Amino acid sequence: MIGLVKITLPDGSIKEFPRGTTVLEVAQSIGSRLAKAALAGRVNGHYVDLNYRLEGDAKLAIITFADQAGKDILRHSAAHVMAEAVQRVFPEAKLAIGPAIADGFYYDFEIDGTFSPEDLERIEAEMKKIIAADLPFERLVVDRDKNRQLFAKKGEKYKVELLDELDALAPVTNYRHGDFVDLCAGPHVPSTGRIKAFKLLSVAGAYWRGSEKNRMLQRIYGTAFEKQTDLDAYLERLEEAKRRDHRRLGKELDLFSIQEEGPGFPFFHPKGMVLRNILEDFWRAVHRKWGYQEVRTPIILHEDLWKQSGHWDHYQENMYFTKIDDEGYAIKPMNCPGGILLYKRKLHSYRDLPLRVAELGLVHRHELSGTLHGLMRVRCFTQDDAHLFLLPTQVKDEVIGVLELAEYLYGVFGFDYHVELSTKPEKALGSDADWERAIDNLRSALEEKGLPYQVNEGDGAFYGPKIDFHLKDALGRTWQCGTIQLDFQMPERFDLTYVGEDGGKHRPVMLHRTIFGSLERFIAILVEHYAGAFPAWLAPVQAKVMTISDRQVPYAKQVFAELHAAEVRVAADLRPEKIGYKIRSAQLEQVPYMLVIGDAEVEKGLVAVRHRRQGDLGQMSLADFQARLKEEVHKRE
RNA sequence: GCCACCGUAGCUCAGAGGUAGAGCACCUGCAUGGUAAGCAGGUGGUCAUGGGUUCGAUUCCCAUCGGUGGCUCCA
Repeated sequence: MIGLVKITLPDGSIKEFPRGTTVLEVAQSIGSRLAKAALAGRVNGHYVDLNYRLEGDAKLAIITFADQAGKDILRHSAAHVMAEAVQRVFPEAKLAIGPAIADGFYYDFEIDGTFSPEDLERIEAEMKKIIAADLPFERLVVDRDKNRQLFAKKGEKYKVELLDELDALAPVTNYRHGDFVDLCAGPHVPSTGRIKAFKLLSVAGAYWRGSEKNRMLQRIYGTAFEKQTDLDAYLERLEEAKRRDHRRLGKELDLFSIQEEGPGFPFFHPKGMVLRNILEDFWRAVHRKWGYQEVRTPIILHEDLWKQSGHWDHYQENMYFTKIDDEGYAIKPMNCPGGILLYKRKLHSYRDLPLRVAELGLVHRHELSGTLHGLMRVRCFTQDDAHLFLLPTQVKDEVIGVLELAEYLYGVFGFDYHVELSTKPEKALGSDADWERAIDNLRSALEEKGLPYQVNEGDGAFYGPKIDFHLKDALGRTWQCGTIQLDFQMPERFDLTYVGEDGGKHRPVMLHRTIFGSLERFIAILVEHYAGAFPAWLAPVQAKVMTISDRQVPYAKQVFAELHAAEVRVAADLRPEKIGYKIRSAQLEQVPYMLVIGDAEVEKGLVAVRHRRQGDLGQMSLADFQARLKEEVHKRE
């Protein structure tokens, strides 16, 4: 029927409206509360403004702040408001880009000098004025050439550059609120007044287009919410994340430290070493079960090896070098060349493959000083590496095997992760055809496992493409941990062979992989994941014996000795302090169990058990306590 | 490496152009107390390092080193 359009809503219902009805009007017809909450619409998968007119049959969703898209739209609108505020305070500031990001937004500016914290306050004050004025956001379809002239006249060189790169066929749009116009695809919230709660968070330098060859711009980060209470909750969440920060907990729990004398070279304290050794023992047991052998290769090897491997040409700026008897040596940044020398020590039959060789290998890499970050990013770390030497026909199954091993190991710790597939970088060894073949191998393994993944173009290692596992820290930043790298290059460069069924020499395929990634980074993630309260199987101290008064010290020593002999990680607090004081201090150390001993326990030959979360569990025999702990450790809870 | 900010006791932080303070921790004494801080006293700092300005700097300026948040990079 002419004059009416059929609109399909997300619940599947279909309603008819006069042609030209706006998204907002549809929202109003559904309900006044929805109309009030509406920020934008999604029409046939495209996001549009609320005043978008529906000219044909369409699928429509009303977008509110509850949707991620709604958050993005509100925050992107806040970025526009901030850009105007910046130009009011700094008329000479040039605009670059200002997108919404995970929990907020940023905008990049070119200015002479930098923004100070006081500048941020002035900018916030201007933003409040713009928001109070409740200026409507207006979408303007403009002529490409005229628009180019407009921005060129204003000296907005970054906008001109962006404009020149837009799809030549797509319409060009600007968005305006008040006197401020920005090149933008939109959509936006209806008016500036919708940005009820916002805060500017920090200033940082950022290269134009992310390339260090370009000029460094000034980036202001901020965030915006629909309600002040949500903003407050978000800021509180940031504070909570700071309390979980592994650098803070590492210090408080006395796990590790980084000293001025060794930037990026961590020290592990006794308690940190307990944790680390448990992880290594566990890792070894799992790898034995999964058919791996273990080796160890030297940290320093002759530079000729690194020339042959390609690291000399492709990785030199990350490597440390030394001289021994006037010969040049390198400190290994990766374990593979050493592993390859071991492979070459003897002939291999096709019957021996797949060969899975693991190594907890200490590598040193010169990372840029500005990137160092607690245990997450260091300059020496132990990779839980392994090299798999394979028949070409074994590649997919072995990749799947590693994917399953990763799934199992991360599952033990309850980690969430996402997977990325990285393709050929600019600096790469080997032909495009080899790379295509390698990428296909990885992709088909991922698809056979049904693992969702995103593609990271150009981010592979120089010798091959890779699958990466990314885990989240307390602040939601992701860190690459596990990696699976397919390598057709090293076997070629080192002339690796196996003897085939036909008695001839053939080329194996090599798979490099880690699961933890590095012990250091993995421990950092663990600390943040558990907020320092390690489950009993990982806790550096599992139980702490504490006395009510000095009378119980001899008995407490017996309890301690018995647990110690049973290989429980036990400590004792026999100080002449009140029990509340000792408990508090054990709680702060996140010790899972406190064994309180007073006269009553001595008399009956029991211990009073307190759990760090469940509190007082009452008296029990030491044997019962041990059984309980053993069970908990066994289940890895 | 680049941009911004920061660097005072073991930790968390105050402070001021005239050569330093709190709380916790640690030590000592009193108290022997039953499930998250008992009381009192005490030890402890070349105020990151090196220059400069100044009669005088830890405080102001510069540089270096280290840290934090980003950018680039990466396990």
